[in-house]
Amino acid sequence: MNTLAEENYLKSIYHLSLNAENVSTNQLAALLNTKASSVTDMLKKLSDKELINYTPYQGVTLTVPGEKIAVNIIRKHRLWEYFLVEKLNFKWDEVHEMAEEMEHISSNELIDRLDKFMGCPEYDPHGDPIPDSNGAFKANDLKLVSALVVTESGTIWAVRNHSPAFLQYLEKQELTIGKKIRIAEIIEFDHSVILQTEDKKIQISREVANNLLISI
Amino acid sequence: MNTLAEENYLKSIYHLSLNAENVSTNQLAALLNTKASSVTDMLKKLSDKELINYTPYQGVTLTVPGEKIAVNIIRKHRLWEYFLVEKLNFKWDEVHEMAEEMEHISSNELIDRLDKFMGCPEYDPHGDPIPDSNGAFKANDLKLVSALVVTESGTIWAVRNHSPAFLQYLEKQELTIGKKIRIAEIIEFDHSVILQTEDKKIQISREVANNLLISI
DNA sequence: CAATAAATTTAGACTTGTCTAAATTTATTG
DNA sequence: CAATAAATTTAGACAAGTCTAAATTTATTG
Repeated sequence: MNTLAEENYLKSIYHLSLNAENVSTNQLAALLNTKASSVTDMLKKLSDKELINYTPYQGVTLTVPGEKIAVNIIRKHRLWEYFLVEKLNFKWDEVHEMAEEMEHISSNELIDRLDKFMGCPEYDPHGDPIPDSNGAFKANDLKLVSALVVTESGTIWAVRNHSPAFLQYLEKQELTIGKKIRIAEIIEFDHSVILQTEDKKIQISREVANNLLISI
Repeated sequence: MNTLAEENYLKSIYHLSLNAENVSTNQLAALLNTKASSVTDMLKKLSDKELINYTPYQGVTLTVPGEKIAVNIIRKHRLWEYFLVEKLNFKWDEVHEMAEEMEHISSNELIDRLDKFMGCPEYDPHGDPIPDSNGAFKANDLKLVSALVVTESGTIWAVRNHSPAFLQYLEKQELTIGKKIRIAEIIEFDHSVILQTEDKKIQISREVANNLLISI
């Protein structure tokens, strides 16, 4: 088994890999709230264990075994989030920190039974897909609201930022998962976006648009 | 917050305190599967934090704050065991190790909601009482089968040993929680006990009798 | 393309929790 | 009650994971 720190590094490398081929030391340091030198130390250990491909100064990628571990942790994280929201009635902005701890409970048998107990959900409370026990993700083709043009429309499906502040803001604006929206206008000056929902118009900043994903 | 190691020491001190006023270094070392010198080191740290009363060579007791932490961990352990058995259909001999990890999930809000979700159970799958969120235990007056005399009877209520081997043995002998028994005979030679159940007699060793608790 | 800036790694140190071996204290017993 | 045994603590070391400061490599740019 791997240590808690190792698991967190693998998970972070996985997440950063979605946006960039190679993950850099500084990116990891920023995400993990640690120092670049600490990251370097850990990268050597993970490389020795053959969980990552690491070339000094060139960043890292996950090996197949490394990715498997990372996806398994993400599966656990998302299933526990689903449990906390659907069974224990937490709100979607309250569950991230708890799931950060729970994702490290080691038993896979436990997580598979939890999965069945909840009816094998496909998406977590933030709209992220839950990988199955083989690590397979349901394919879903989402687009960032910030990448749309006027008149395009779709359904809010997921968020890219899980901070309570962001989620509470969305909740207040009634921009929660499942809501149908259409791009009414894009402000040229600051790239703010005006969304048309069923009953009203809502203006959101570029920052917000850049963290909202819709299914077309 | 306290570290995982600290929590495990406090929990162990609590458990050992039930059988002896002062808990010794060696008792702790045996229970925690570590060396006496390591225990001494940790006792100093816990003493500095005023979670235990420690006098070198004299053993330790928990302070009020220390006991509070210990009981809270035990509450978490037992609620998670209940969850694993009642919701995820694990058997009573399968849940101890998982609960050992889960008891360290920090959120008390989570555990209180889990408690309500399950209907505030009073006993865990091994018959141990689950303390409430204030740390109060339901009083229950149990007796060891090994302490009974012939003709005494009662209901199997709890076990003092949680090892899979012991629990599986009990399962096989149909000596599970709720079963009514009467002491039919005590063999003088080795203190084996012959139990009369509704439909048959079962002979158990002194060792087994010493780990079975009944309610009279 | 040389000089500077940015990113990364190395060196050396610290904390937590553990260990072995030696020293010390307490308990036991002839 | 002195001698031995048992329990406990101290001393010194080690692995994991982190840090600061210095050195090195890579990237940028005038």
